[in-house]
Parts: sequence; structure tokens; C-alpha cells
Amino acid sequence: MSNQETSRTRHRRGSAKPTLKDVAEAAGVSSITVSRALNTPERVNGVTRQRVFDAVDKVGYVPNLVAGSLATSSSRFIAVIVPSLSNVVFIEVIKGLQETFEARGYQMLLGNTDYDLQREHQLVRTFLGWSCSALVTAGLRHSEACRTLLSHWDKPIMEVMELGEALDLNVGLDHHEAGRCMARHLLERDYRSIVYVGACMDGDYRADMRFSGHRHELEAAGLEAPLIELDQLGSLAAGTAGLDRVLKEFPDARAIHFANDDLATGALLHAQRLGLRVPKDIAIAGFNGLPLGQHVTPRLTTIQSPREAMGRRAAEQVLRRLDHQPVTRRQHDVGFKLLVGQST
Amino acid sequence: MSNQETSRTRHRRGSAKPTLKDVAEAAGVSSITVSRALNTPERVNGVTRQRVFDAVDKVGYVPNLVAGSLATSSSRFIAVIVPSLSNVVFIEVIKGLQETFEARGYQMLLGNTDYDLQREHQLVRTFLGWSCSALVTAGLRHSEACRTLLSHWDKPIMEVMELGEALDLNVGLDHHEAGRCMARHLLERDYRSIVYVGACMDGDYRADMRFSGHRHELEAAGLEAPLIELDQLGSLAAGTAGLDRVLKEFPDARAIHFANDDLATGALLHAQRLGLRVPKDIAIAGFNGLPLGQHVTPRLTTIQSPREAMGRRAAEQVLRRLDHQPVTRRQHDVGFKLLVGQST
DNA sequence: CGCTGTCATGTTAGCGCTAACATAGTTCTA
DNA sequence: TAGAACTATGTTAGCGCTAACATGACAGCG
Repeated sequence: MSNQETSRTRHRRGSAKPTLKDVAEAAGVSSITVSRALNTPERVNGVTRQRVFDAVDKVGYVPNLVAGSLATSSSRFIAVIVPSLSNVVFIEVIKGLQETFEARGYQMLLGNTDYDLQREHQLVRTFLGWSCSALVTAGLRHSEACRTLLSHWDKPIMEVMELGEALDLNVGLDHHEAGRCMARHLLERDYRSIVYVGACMDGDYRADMRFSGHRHELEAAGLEAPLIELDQLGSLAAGTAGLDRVLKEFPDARAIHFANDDLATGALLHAQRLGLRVPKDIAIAGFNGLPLGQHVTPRLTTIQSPREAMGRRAAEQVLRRLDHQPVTRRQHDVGFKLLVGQST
Repeated sequence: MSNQETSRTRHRRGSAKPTLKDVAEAAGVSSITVSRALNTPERVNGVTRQRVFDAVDKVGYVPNLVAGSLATSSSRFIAVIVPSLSNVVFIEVIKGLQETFEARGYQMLLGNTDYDLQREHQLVRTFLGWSCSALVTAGLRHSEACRTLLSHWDKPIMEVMELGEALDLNVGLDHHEAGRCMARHLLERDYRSIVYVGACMDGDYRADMRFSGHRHELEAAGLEAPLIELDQLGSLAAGTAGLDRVLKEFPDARAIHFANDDLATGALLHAQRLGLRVPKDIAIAGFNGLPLGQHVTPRLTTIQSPREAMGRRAAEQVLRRLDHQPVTRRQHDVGFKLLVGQST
């Protein structure tokens, strides 16, 4: 059979939704003019532009962004990869990112690794497949394969949370230093028997970085730095368990440096139930500066981490890159602040 | 000039990344075979399949999902629209959705309306443009334009949080009934002067639905149902302010029914700072059953809403639809549970 | 008046992938 | 043993959009 015959009956696929062409016909222009009227309106005559807009409304046109992305080989997606959605910390960073990106017309693609680097690699592959404009990932640790994949990628990469040897851009704070800072505070208050309590620190390795700062400071003062690692994620309930373990395993402990505020507040509330006086019987410190810890009595001593601001700052840096503005520094330290409450 | 001449120099666009064709050449097959080996491996001979996989690794191929979506006119995206990322409630619903969808290879596209229906419409337009497989939105309230847009859409639509007149699928709980339930509890405990305190209830209209249930129950008992509406979003700090206003504006109040646990816990902690005994001087009740309220002393009386479960349930229903399984019921009530603590 | 520049719009050729149809080769069936 | 049925692979034609180049109309200039 001839070509004419075979081509006759080949079925259309796709949906029946109106396309650029339909709008173009309704407006009596070519489809490229419609495309221009929608994407670069200043390049189209005012009268024509209005005709196009009317036609868009008339036919109920919704742009097919998938087709647009294929043609330009770039989407207005920003991939964001975090290790957990159960932790407010990441949620707030996401919030900062999301607001800043959304205001500039970028759509966030959110992925959750559950602290699994294989999962991260998988997500990165998927996201690259979506021609994202940039990628934001929480933390500097990646699998080797993931690192290779990213190093061949030519779009901005932003690593947030901690500072260090980054692939491209980096916004965060020095967790080692934060751990030292709190340890120093406790030493200044004359606590000598101090236990550090973390939760799942192989996943939440930043808690481990803080512990390492804490340990350095204690060892410099000639003290031991005992560690208790809980095998559940940080939560109020885990804090309760953490306090119980300290009381049992280190009955002489005078202060507890918790890896985060959830743990610390859980312990503080539990201490009250047990009739322990904080800080007289036991001092308690946290990390993050969550509202929670600032509303209990005694107010929690903690370190304020600027989470939303970190997200915003990271997004701004990425946007600068996407706007081809010069990036002076690849690394930004957002810092932290010791909040001294009454719990130490 | 002839056609040959013009076609000679037209530049390639797109990125230099390897494509299906490159893999096909490396494997010595046609590109459709590569496509099949990756998408429907069972339709390709085992030996060929392995050759393809090897070629994929060799050339470092990452599938272009944008092109795939255009060809199939469907992406494995699920659009999820929530009014806020500052509220744990939505975060937990998102978590339930995300886990369930991700396990089945769907990618969540998250949008935040900031309680603005115009913004929601805008997001829906964008998401439809991405050929999403389904759309999940928090709540049943939409702008007229948005409703029209969605009614012409042929993919599953899931509305979560509350129950009612839905566009398609609906998973949630009865907020009116939840408000009544708590009011009934307070009446049973012989509180007669009860104030309801909400925050931004025009945005968080579900809090208003609970208030309406609360009011019905109180009025049925021949009581007034005074309302205080705070103009800040629910938070511990707002709860502090809420308690202050109640004490000032309704000095005779014996119980406060807060619209959520953040407010209630903030008030409870503030009451302790003020030296008020809870529930002796003032009873406090919340809504949501957040861990926070269950860790303070006295434990908060509240209503447990199954947030993650709601997300999971919603995702499962959507997946059933996407799998063309019969959907027996379009509406699912996930219910709620009164948690009686010591605060009432 | 021809030249250059600018503006507004159009034509053409893909972007990278897959649905639909086509084609061999092999196995099974009556 | 013809042909039906199945398996494995290939060819072709888009999906809906936009970059790149083309065209024509008009203004400004020496």
C-alpha cells in the first residue's frame, strides 16, 4: 500500500484540549504570535495582543507547559530534596525557599529521601529528567554516583543547612561551632557533668557535627563528653525517653545538651512531671530555637537557627544565578544565636 | 535560495545530553526498543534488554521525562494544593500523601495558596498545564473560575480535610460534628460560660465550621456562645494573646474552646505563667491532638484528627482511580476522636 | 533615492519521546 | 501444511510548543 493510504487513518493521540493553534485560528494570527503574546507580550503589537488574549479566554486555553519545556529544554521547576518531612526544621527551610521561588514564577518539586542516599540519587535522576532550572538539596553528603551525576549538570546546585566543601552554591551554618557555643555556655555556668543526647545521628549527621564541637570544648576543659544516642527520631516523646536514660545511665549528670529542641522540650516537660527542678536538679539545653521551647517555663536555653531565612537566602542566590547576575561568593554563613533561657 | 541550502546551517538547540537515540546506537537497536526496555521491560527479549541497560550505563543516559510526558500527554505528577505550609496539620496530610504516592512512582507537585482562592485558581491552571495525573486540594472551597476549570478536567480530583459537596473524590472529617463533640464534653463537665477562640477564621473556615457546631450545642443548652477571633495565625504566641483577651473581655469565662492545639497549648502554658490553675480556674480545650498538647501538664483535652491517615487514605483512593479500579464510594469519613486530658 | 535599522509577524524545523501501525520470524493448531 | 497467533523489533508520525531564520512594511538619513 502507498504512503498516502497508510497516513490516512493514523489516529490522533493527545487530549482534546485547545492548543496554541486553536487560539491562533480564533484570533486570526499564526501560532507563533500567540506564543509571543503570552510569553513576551512586549514583542507583539497592542491590538494584536488583545485579540490573542480574548481568543485565549474564548477557547479556554491552558498552556501546555510540558510542550513548552521540551521546546526550550528547560522548565521553571526547582528541585528541592530534603531528608525528612517530619522535622519542622526542613519544613521551615522549604517554606523560605517556596515563597521566594514562587514569587518569581518557579515551581518547587519536592523530594524526600528519608535519610537514604540511594533514594537521593534516584530523586536527582528523576529531577534532572524534568529539566529543572536548579536543584536545592539539604546537606553536603551524597552518594558517589549522585555526585558524578550532578557534576555533569550545568544548572545551579545549592546545598543548604551546613557549610563545607560544596558542589556549587552553599548556604548554611557551622554546626560544629554551634555545638561548641552551647558547650561553652554550659561550662561558663559551671556545669561539669554534661551529657549530650542525640537521636538517629547517623541520619541527622549535623547533630553529630554539633556533638563533635561540644566534645572538643569539653575535652579542652579536661572533661569527658558522654553521648547517648536514641534510636528514634527527635520528638517530645523521644526527649522523655532521653531524660530517663540519662537519669539511669548517668545519675551524676548535671546538664543535658540535647541535639534539638523537640528532645529538649520533651525532657523539660518530663522533668516537671517527675518533680525535678530545672535547672537546679538538671539543666537542659536544646538547638533550633523553636517557638515551643520559648513558651515553656522555664524557658529553654537553645541556639536559634535562622531556618526560613536560610531558605530565602538560598533561593535568592539561586535566582541571582538564573538571572545571570554575578555571584560574588559561593558560600554564605547565615550564622546562629545563643538564646539563654532559664533552663540552664 | 533552495531548501537544501537553508536547512544546511540551522542550529541544533536542546542540551548535549545523551538521548534515547544515543543509547540505541550504542546498543545496536532502534530507539523504540530502548524505550520499551526501559518502560515495559517484559516486552523485550532478555538479552536485548541487558544490552540496552549496559548501553544506558555506558552513555550515562537520563530519560527526558518532559519529552515522555508530551508524547503520552500525561506525567506522573500529582498536584497537591494546600492553603499554608506554616500549619503542621497540612504538613502531616502532605506527608501521608507524599509517602503513598512516592511509593507508587508518582511525584508530588506542591502548591501553597496562602488562603487565597485567586492564587489557587492560578496554581490549578499551572498544574493542569503540567498534565498532572491527578489533583489533590485541601478543602471544598474554590473560586467559580477554578471550579469551571476543574469540571472540564478528566483526571481524578481529590478534596481533603472536610466532608461535603465535592467535585469528585472526598476524604475528610465532619468539622461541625467535631465542634459539637467538644462543646458537649464541656457541657457534660458542667462548664456553663464557654468562650470559643479562633484565629483568622475567614481563611481557616474549618475552624468556623467547628465553631458553628459548638454554637449549636451551646444554644441547644440555652447558653450564649461568645466568639473571639484573633487576627494572627494559630500559634503558641497567638494562644497567649487569646487567653489574655478572654480574661479581659469575658472575666466570667470558665472554659475556653480553642480552634486548635497550638492556640490551646499556648494559652495553657501562659495560664501557668500567670499562676492560673487549669482546669480549676479556667478549663482549656483544643483541636487536632498534636503531640505538643499531650506532653504538657495538665494534658490537653482535644480532638484527635487523623491527619497522616487522611493523606494516605486520599492517596489510596486516587491511586485506585488511576489503576482503573472500581471506586465504590466517592466520600470517605476518616472520623475523629475525643481525647480527654486533665485540662477540662 | 537607495541604504540601513527597527518593528511586527510568519515559516520551518525541530525538542526527545512514544502510540500506532508494520514486518518478520517462530510456534501452535486444525 | 496453510494460516492463525504470538513474539520481538522496526518505521513513521506526531505530542504542542518555541528558536532560528525569513519577510515585508515603514521610518530615518545622508
